[in-house]
Amino acid sequence: MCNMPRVAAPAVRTALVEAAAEMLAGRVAVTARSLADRAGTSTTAVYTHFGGMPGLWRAVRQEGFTRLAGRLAEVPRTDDAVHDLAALGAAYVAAAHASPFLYRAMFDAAADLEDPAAADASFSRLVEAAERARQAGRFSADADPAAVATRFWAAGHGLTMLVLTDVLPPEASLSHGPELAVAVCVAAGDDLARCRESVLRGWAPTLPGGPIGPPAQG
Amino acid sequence: MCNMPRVAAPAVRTALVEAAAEMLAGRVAVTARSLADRAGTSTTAVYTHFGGMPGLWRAVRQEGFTRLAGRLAEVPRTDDAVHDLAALGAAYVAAAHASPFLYRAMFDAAADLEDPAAADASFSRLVEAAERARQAGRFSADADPAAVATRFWAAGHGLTMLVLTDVLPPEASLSHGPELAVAVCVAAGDDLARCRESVLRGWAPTLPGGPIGPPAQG
DNA sequence: CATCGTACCGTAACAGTGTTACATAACAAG
DNA sequence: CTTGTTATGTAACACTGTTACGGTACGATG
Repeated sequence: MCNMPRVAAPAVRTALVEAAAEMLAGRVAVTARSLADRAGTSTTAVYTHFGGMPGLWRAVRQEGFTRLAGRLAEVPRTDDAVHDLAALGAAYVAAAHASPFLYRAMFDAAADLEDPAAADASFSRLVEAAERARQAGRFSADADPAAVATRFWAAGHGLTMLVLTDVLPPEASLSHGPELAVAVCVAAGDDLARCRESVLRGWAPTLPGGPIGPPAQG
Repeated sequence: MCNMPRVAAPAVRTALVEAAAEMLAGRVAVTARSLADRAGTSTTAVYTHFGGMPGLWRAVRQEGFTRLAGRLAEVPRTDDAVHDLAALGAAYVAAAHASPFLYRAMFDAAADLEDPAAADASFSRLVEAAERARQAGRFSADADPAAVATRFWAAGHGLTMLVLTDVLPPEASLSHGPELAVAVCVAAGDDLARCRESVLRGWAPTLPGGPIGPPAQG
């Protein structure tokens, strides 16, 4: 008797999340029906796999944070921790600008994730870089790495959100991002001139007009 | 012949905006029907006065920025421009925490306002304070007041948004707000010790556990 | 004061949304 | 193959924003 039921096909789940991310990137409204059409299934699949549209959005946010964590994981660790901190900030801003609608959806309810591991991993990379900067003597001994990372993140998030909502022009990310990074790091104890040099090198791969400006959306 | 029509009653318009703000504060969903019920009219009024729900949201955002400008206008100008800048930041954060849902609605599409004067006025107060700090020798001569004000705002906005979306705990506003203010002002050229003193005095009215924590919502 | 024209306002309908009951089909176990 | 369990598709539900239609209040005109 005790038969195991038909196994849930995980392909449908990933197809739905992928379709949602694509539609988000294409500025097309993500409704249950249009999503089901694009994913090649029916609206019921949304309920069997996510329990409803809110559950789908949670999965989309989760996917967004996972992708972000992947981007940040690619940023290498060097001897200059302040450079690394700036490079992480640049990669963060670049990821947000590469998928602006996904980024906005992520922070619509960022606190509501079923698995915060990806978000924690991203933040931990900031904390780790701040900790290394402290141990290297760049930051003052009583500078709490978690606090510095939080301020670094808050400043970058605010600048990013103001740009993505068209309150500030796109250039603002490049003109104010490094300056804010320098401000937070110098406040943490770093030497101004040395900090400037590290931060500018950390932002360098992004600066040449890199992956920020283009019309790639999502 | 050429008769002037019945004059549009502005009372209905304000009643609708007020009702929307109240419902936003009460965490109750703002739909065309529930809004009309609460305002004592019908859904049609939304279309005659705002052209539709998006128009209503624009009016609500406009009202939010007007209230914010009023709050900032109450912040006095003193001899210490850095103190004033910090006080403006504290008032800004306090206003956001006093009406969190209104603040989030404001920045859902902050760039889409029919009259940006209120938003410009708020930002101009920051620029003016930065300009006075520069003229007083607190900021370096080549520090662009508008750029400093933008960074100040971006940092405060990011911190505020992360708190309002429950990503950071409520205490984060008080623990990181002043620190970010100091970071931006010192980066603009101010002396660290002097800046700390000015900023802490500027935040003082908010610090005692003031209007940040309470359950007043909106 | 009577009249008229304007445009606000309320009712009822429309299209579209998320959601769910039901029947069907697909799969794993005995 | 039979059986039990569950994913799926269809069609309906309640709700949303929106709009056509009459009724009505209002101000200007004669």
